[in-house]
Amino acid sequence: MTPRYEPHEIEAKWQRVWEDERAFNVPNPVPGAPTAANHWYQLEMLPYPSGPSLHMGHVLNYTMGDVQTHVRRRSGWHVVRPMGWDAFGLPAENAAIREGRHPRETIERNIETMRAQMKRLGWAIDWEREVAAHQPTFYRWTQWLFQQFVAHDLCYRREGPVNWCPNDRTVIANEYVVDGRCERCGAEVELRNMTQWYMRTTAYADELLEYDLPEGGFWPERTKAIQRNWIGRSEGAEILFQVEETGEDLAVFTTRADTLFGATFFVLAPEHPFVESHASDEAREYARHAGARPVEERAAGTTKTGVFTGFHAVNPVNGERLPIWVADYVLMDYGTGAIMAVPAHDERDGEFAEAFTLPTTVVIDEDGKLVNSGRFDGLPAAEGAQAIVAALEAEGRGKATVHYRLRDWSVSRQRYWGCPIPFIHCERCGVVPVPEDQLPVILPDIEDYAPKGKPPLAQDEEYMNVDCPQCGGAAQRDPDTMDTFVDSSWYFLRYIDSHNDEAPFDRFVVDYWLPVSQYIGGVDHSTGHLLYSRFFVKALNDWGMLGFREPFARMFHQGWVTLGGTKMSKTKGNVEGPDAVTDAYGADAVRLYILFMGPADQDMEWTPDGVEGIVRFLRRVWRVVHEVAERSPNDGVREGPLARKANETIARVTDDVLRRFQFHTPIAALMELLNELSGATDAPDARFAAETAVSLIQPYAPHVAEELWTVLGHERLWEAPWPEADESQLVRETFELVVQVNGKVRDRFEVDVSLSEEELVARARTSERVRSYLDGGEPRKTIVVPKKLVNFVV
RNA sequence: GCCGAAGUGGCGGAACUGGCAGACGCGCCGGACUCAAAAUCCGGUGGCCUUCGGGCCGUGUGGGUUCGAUUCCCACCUUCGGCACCA
Repeated sequence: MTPRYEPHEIEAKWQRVWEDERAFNVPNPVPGAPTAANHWYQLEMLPYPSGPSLHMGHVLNYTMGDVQTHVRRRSGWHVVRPMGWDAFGLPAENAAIREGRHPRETIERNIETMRAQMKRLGWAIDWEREVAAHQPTFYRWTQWLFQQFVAHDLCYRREGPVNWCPNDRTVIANEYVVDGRCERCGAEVELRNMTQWYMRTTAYADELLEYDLPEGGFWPERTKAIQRNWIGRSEGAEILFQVEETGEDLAVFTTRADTLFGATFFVLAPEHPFVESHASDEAREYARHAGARPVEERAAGTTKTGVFTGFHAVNPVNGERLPIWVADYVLMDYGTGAIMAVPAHDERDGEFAEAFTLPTTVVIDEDGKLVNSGRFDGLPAAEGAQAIVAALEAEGRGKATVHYRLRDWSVSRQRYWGCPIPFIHCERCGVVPVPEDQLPVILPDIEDYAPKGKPPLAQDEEYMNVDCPQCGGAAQRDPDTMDTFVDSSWYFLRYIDSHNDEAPFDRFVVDYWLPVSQYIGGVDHSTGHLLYSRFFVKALNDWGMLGFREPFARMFHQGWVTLGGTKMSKTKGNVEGPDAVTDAYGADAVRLYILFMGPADQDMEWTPDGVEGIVRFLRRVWRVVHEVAERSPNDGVREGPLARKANETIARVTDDVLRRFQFHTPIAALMELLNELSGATDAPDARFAAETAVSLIQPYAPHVAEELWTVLGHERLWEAPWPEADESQLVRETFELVVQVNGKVRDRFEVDVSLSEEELVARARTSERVRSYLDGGEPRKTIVVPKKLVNFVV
C-alpha cells in the first residue's frame, strides 16, 4: 500500500536533516594544505530586502543556481554557494518610509522572512557566509575600500552637474537615469551643480571593453553590446581651428577627418566658454536660453536654431574662413563642445545649412573617394582621414584621439540609509580620511531620517562635529552616504571571507574561489552593477589585492517573470510570492514548476495554472517509485529497454544542466522516463530506471527525491555521486532508417546498425512504398547518411 | 539612424553539428472507473483533402545554396532590448 504523498511533512523533515548535517556548508581552503582543483563559485545577484517577500523572479533565479549547485556538487566539484542582502540604499529606505518605521527595523524583519522563505524552498546555501550591507562588520570594509580608491586617485571630489531626483531627494548615477527619469521612482530628474564624490570609472574605459575571461568563461553578446554602447568609444581626431579675429585656438573632435575639406561653417555649444567671453549680445542671449533646455528637449526640436557669433575660424587644412555659429544641437559634454560642420556629409549639419542658407561642399564621391580635397583627392575615405590627421599632426594642428560616452560614477547620496563616507572636512587640512583604527564610521540612529533635500545626517550635530584627525581642530564629517552600488561592487568578495576582521578578505581564499564561476542575474544591471564590479576588480587587481581582472567568468541573465505583462517588482506592485503555491503543493512543486515554465533566459508570464501538470508528475513519481520498490526485483539489472532509456536520460539531463545551462528540457526528459517506467514497474530493469529517475530529479525536487531514495533502500542522496551514463548502453543495436525520395520521407523501419551503406540502400529499395515512388527506374543519385537515412533522387 | 536578441500548433515550448518539424506539459475532445463528481487511468489532438491506403501544405515574408533548410546565405517585415542632434 503506497502512502500518500505529503510534501509538507517530507520537506520539513529533510530540511532539518540538512541543517543538522551542515550538508551545504563549505570550508575555505587552508594555505599549505591540499586544495580541491575542481572548484565552482555559484552566485546569484543578492536580493534587496525591500519587500516582505521573495517574488517568483527570485524563485526562478535561486532555483536555477540551486540545480547547478547540486549537479556540480554531486559530480565531484567543490561548490560554494553563498547568500546575502543588499540591505542599504533607496529601495530599502523607501520601503521603511512607506511603513513609517526605522529602516533597520523594516530591513531586518524583511531579511528574516525572506531567509525563512529561502529555507522553506530548500535551497542549498552556505548560510555561515551570509552578509548584509548594513552590518558594521561589512560596511567597515566598504569604507576602507572607499579610502583605498581615494588614495589611488580612482575616487575624487569635484563640482559638476549631477542628476537630482526631486522625489527621492538625492543625486542618482547616470547609469540609473532611464529616459531622463529616476530608475527607482520614475520622477523626472533635474540637473544640479553639486560637489560630489566620483569613482573614476573612465580610467578603465578601454579595458572595460575587453573581457579577459578565464577558460570556459562566457558573457552573452547582448550584455557586451549594452556595455559597449554605454562606454561609447569613438575613434577620431582633435583638430585645432584658429579664430581669425582673436588668434586663439578652438579644438573640435571629429570622427570624420576625411571630410575636413567639406567644412563650410563652425558651431559651438551654447555652454562653450568662447560664447560667453566673446560672442555678440544676440548670440549670448540665445546661448543663455538654449543652454538651459534639457538635452532631451533640445533633441526633440524639429528645426535647427542658432545664431552667428560674429567670429570666424580658419580651417587648418586649406585656410578657408568659416563663420562661427552657436547652436544647441552641439553638446558641451561630448567631445570638445565645438564642431566643424560638414553639411554635405552630416545630416544635422545639412539641416542647419539649409535652415540658414549656408554653403555645401561635397568631398566624398559615390565610390567613397575624396574629391575637392587638394592633394588628398582620390584617396579612399578611411585612408584619407588617416592622411589628413597625419598631415595636421606634423604641423601641430591635430592629433588622433579617442572619446568616450562613459562618465565617472557619482557615488554621493543625500540620504540616510547607506554607508557613511569615511572622510572629514577640515577648513585647514581639507578632505581628510578617518584613520583606519577608527573605522567603521557608524551610521548613527537618528529619529528623523526622511529625505529633505539636505542630507539627514547633516542635522545630527553629534555625528557631524569631530576633531580633525590631522590638526585636531574643529571639523565636520561628510554628511552624505554612499550609493548602494558601492556595496554590491564587492559583496561577492566578502562572501568568501565574511568573518575576516583584519581585512576585507584574504587574497589566498579569494584567488582560490574567484572569478565567480557562474553569475546569474538581471540584464538590467549591465551598465550599472556589472560594470561597477568589473571596475572594482580591475582596480583591486592593480593594487595587488587579488589575482584576477574579471569578477564573473560566466554570466547568465534570467528572463523576467511578469504579471500582467510587466516585470514583477515592488515598485509596480505586481508581486506574486512563492508562498501560496508552496502552501498548496509544496516547495518541490514550486521549484520544478518555475523551471518548467520555459527557457530560463526568456520572459515568462506568471500563472499558477500549469502547476497542476507538475503536481501530477510528482504524484506519479511517488506512486511509480513505490510500485517499483514493491514489485521489481532488487538484483541490479542494468540492461533492457528501461535501462537504456535511463542511461539516455542521464546523458541528456547532465548535458543540459552543465553544458547548455538549460533547465526546462531535463524535466521533459525525466517525464519521458517516468512515462515509460510507469507501464513496466515489474520489469527486471525497472529498479535501475527508478533509482536513476530519483537521482536525476534530486537537484530539482530534493525533498521528495531524498524520501524516495530511502524507499528504494538508500541513504544521503544529496551527497551521492551524480549518475554517469553507461556508454555501452547508449550504443544501439538497431536504428530506425528513414527512407526519402527526393527529400520526402516515404518509409521508415528498424535496421541493424552493422549494415553497410550498400546494404542500407539495398534494404531501402525493397520497400514497397519506396518502389512505388521510384517508378521502376534507377535513382539519379543516392545519398546515405550513416545511422540515419537513405535519400533517392529521381 | 547605429548596436544586439528574437519570430515554430489554441497556449508554454522541443528539435544542440544541415537529415523524421511539433518532444514534454497545459488546454481541449473521447473513453474507463463512479449513483454522481473530484482524483486517477487509457486514447486522440498543426491545417486542408481523402476512396481511410494515404496525399498535399506547413517553422514571420520573398529569394538563394543543397539530394535535403526551423537550422546556412541575401533582402525585407514585425517584436523586444541598448545607444542616440555623440560630431
